[in-house]
Amino acid sequence: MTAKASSDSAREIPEATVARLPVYLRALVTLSDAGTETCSSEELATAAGVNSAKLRKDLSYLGSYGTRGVGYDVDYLRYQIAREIGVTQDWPVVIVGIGNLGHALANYSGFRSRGFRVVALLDADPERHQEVVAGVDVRPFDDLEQIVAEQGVAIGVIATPAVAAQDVANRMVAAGIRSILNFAPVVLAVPDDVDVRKVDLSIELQILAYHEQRKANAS
Amino acid sequence: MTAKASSDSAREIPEATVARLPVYLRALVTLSDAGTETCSSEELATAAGVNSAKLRKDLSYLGSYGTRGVGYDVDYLRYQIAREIGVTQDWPVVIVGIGNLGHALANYSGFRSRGFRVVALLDADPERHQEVVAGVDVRPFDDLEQIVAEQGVAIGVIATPAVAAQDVANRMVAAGIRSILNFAPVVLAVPDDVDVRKVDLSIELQILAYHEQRKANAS
DNA sequence: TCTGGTTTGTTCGCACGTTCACAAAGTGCT
DNA sequence: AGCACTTTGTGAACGTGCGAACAAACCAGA
Ligand SMILES: NC(=O)c1ccc[n+]([C@@H]2O[C@H](COP(=O)([O-])OP(=O)(O)OC[C@H]3O[C@@H](n4cnc5c(N)ncnc54)[C@H](O)[C@@H]3O)[C@@H](O)[C@H]2O)c1
Ligand SMILES: NC(=O)c1ccc[n+]([C@@H]2O[C@H](COP(=O)([O-])OP(=O)(O)OC[C@H]3O[C@@H](n4cnc5c(N)ncnc54)[C@H](O)[C@@H]3O)[C@@H](O)[C@H]2O)c1
Repeated sequence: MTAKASSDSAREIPEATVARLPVYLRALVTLSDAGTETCSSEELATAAGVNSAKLRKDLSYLGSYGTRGVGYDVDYLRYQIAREIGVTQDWPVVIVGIGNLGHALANYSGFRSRGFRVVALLDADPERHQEVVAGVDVRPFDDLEQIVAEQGVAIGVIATPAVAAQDVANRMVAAGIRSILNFAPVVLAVPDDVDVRKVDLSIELQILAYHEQRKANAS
Repeated sequence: MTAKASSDSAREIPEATVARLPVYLRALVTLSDAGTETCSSEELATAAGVNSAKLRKDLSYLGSYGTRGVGYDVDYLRYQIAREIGVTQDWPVVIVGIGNLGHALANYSGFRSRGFRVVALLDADPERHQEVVAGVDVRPFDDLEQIVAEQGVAIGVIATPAVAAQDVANRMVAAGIRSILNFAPVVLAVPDDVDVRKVDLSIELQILAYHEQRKANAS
């Protein structure tokens, strides 16, 4: 097999588009739940909060799934996007660090319906190992390798304190995890073939603060 | 006062740079805590996980705070960035929706040290109003306007279910809040002068899933 | 079948962001 | 003072992303 076209969806999708596909998917689910069968790029764009030209260009990377003069079939497009993202089946996920944030994540029911299944909750603190959160029991962090191997876990979530995050990431990578969602406020060093996405709430607030300060100064 | 130069820091800073300034600030705080007095752009860039040329260009928008042949004074640069972002004083923040996620946010001590003070926790559910979280008592959502006015709140956090989020946003805007951090998986419609930043954990996981699927297909 | 109206898919120009590469500007040693 | 060395700040090339605009494609009705 050469470098290109490993399957029917081997086109290169721009990163900016990839980041918006889940938004479109969410909008389509909402439309579908409301009983809408068809929608135009204009409607979907409004629901997703983007420009309609941008939406059409994004969708064009997946293929030509619309009908000119009509629009898009909601359920059909929804399936195509879900397939492209890879959430037609569930991905097993482990969460490490079951403190304040870890509890909230474990209790969140929204992951399930969006393509993810929390298969394990891990914590280094033995006192946590008594707990059961959302039907899943908290297990020792050292069980990581075994769980990853047994369940085929590819995605790990880090919700430990910042000082522990790099160690946890190292263990995850060694165990075979190649995608990490990191909530700890540190920059993780990982091999090139591992994807890390970070969510830093303080940074989000600081960006808001910057613009707020600008508004206040523009008096 | 004309359109430009309202103070000494009226240069236009690119949005991409604004989003990185908090990362640099965090790295500088870490370096400072470790006792480092001076650092080169290379060191700081490594700590922040970016290219050193990008770092230098970003910093050049703030002014010329380095010394050629030497590098940057950690504490001085740290102060300059904090001032530019606007976190030399604390911003009062309200959190609406004290469920799983709201509790975690309220309990998070990291906001305080990064320029934010949670002044109120609001929830529509009367049963929540018995609670005190992290020393702050949960109050009725209808107290919003009063609290915003009294405390001068400029930033609001939405951690309610998706269906309630737009209503909460409307009330926040009407109360005078112009910066919103939204955790609910919906696109909020707000006036142009209001900033909304969204944090959607399912979207982050789906982006990881997309790349993970790609890796698996590239066998 | 033809015509008018609607909406997609795509081309093109522009703006923004990133990285390279280097002159300018500093330090420290002789 | 002069020289070798280090590191910043920035100009310029390059790549990516965005949005306007429009031809191509489709539907409906006569
Ligand atoms: N709580 C929030 O709302 C919030 C907001 C922004 C950022 N964060 C970040 O998220 C992370 C978690 O925050 P939190 O409030 O839940 O903290 P927490 O202290 O409540 O929980 C951390 C958990 O991680 C566990 N842990 C520590 N070291 C570990 C290790 N090496 N391996 C496995 N588990 C380990 C601890 O036992 C604890 O249960 C922190 O990095 C924090 O900065 C949290
Ligand atoms: N928990 C998570 O880890 C997580 C992850 C991703 C996204 N989210 C999103 O964050 C939001 C909150 O999640 P959660 O798990 O904390 O939900 P939750 O149901 O535990 O809490 C929601 C809280 O909001 C309150 N509320 C409802 N309507 C309100 C209104 N109109 N005004 C004020 N308060 C109101 C409820 O009383 C409840 O206390 C949801 O939109 C969810 O999709 C949560």
